[in-house]
Amino acid sequence: MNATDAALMGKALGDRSRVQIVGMLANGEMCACKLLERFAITQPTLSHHMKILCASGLVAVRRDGKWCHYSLRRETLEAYEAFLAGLTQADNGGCCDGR
Amino acid sequence: MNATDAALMGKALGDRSRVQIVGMLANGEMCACKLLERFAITQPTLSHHMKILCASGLVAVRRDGKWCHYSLRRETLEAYEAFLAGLTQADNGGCCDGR
DNA sequence: TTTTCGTATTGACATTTATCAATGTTTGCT
DNA sequence: AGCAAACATTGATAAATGTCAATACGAAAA
Repeated sequence: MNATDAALMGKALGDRSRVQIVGMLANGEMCACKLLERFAITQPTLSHHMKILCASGLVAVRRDGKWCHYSLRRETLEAYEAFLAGLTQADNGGCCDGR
Repeated sequence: MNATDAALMGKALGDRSRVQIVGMLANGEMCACKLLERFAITQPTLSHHMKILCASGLVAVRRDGKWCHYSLRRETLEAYEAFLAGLTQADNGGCCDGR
């Protein structure tokens, strides 16, 4: 992961609702309608957030008939955590692209 | 740290230049003029980024005469890492506010 | 006391973002 | 076929964001 990818992760996690959605998905797969019940947002807005989370690689979708089951992709979140941990190291090279 | 704070961290780290700045500061204090040398942005833009990083708590400033020395606040970054690690846990409560 | 240097602020602008209402699409049921 | 449910897409709008040129501010130097 480089600085560009990390910035995309930051953007994906730069919204309160999306942070909460990621937290909920840590408990297991959840369909959009269940997620929607827990937020004071409309269905199109949730759909928009899910699109961003999927595009970032933080969330995966499994379609089952009419339902969309979303799940957390821990690998991606852990990769971002690892990147941040590496940033703290003094030997990160100053610039984190191209590594 | 709750979801609202985490979203602010995400926003602060949601820009490529700011991610790179944080990486550079991991090597130690750096003054604004040194940072400016390494980016293709103007001085006001850098100043704007530094303001956001300071407001987020990720960076501290030390003023010395005309110079501003910026440094990484590892505690803040580590608190964010800890929050993300906690999100991965299934027992995070679904919603991460109020913890 | 001017002048210069390092940094911050202001104002402007284009782009992105979050949000909703309305509509479209696909699937399952009757 | 017709209808309802789950989700996506479109279009619109207000707010936030990144960026720069111009200007202001504070400290040091001349």
